[in-house]
Amino acid sequence: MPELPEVECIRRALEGLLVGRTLSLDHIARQDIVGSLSNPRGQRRGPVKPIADEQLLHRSVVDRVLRKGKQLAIGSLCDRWLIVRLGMSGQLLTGSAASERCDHVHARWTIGGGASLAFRDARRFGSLIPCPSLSELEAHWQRLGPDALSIDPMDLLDRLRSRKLAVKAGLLNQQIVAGVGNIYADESLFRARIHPRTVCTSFRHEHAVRLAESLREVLASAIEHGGSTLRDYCSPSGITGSFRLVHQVYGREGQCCLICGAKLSGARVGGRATVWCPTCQGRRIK
DNA sequence: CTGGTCTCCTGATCGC
DNA sequence: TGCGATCAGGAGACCA
Repeated sequence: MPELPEVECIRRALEGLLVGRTLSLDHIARQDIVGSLSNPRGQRRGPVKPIADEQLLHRSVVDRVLRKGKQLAIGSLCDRWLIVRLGMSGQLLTGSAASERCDHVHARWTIGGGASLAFRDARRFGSLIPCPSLSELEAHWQRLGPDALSIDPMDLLDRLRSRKLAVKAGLLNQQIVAGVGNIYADESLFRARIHPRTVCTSFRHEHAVRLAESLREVLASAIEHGGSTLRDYCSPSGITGSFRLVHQVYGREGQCCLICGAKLSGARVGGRATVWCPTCQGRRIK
């Protein structure tokens, strides 16, 4: 379940491994994981259109690796881009991690004639999206909200306050703020001492300040720890992240709050399993 | 337009 | 030990 910190760790690793190297597409095992800008999830039913190898960076020299929210984009010198969305279980693997795993590998490249790069995704919620230029990429990413790592409190307030939904659901909406998934939504709300069911319309400036700051702290800390590994996530070289060890609420329903000792509550909010501290995160917004 | 629910997909886990 | 049921979750589809 890669969220912003995990994707940022992958981006940094890929940047070091790929920039200046030429990719050669070895094979695509499943065409249906390839999407388009107008249909990001790909052709999941019906006949699949074949994709030109060049659109998947075949014989392209990698120039940059960018990220916005949970999306990655690998850019080539000739301004061809490949957006990678990892979904639930997607991985980009390199080196021995790439060559050792064969199951669920949907696409594979060779890096500069040597090492291997593999896109692996057991649950197939992820996709690869060819993009013809940086300007098209920027237009596509414009539809996402600001990146959660650097969102401005006033911007966050503006985006949330018009919505009549639980703040937890708001954080999970990538058009409001990009990069937050279930883990970091719960963690940042806990740190900001805001109840996940707080209706966004009741937000005031101070709450947005607290939430934006908590998002930044939680996400930056997770990046430093190499991300959270629950099941599938690992870095391109196959290393798992350690942030799970410092989760304060996620996955801890029924256990004691690490701040006040109260028993952590759990319920579904915004359609997702949610955990919070009934004492630290009061029902009424403070 | 908005917000809630359904759906896709497979591996891990649980109860029997 | 084996097996079916259940759950997890990103995000588009769909509906009231």
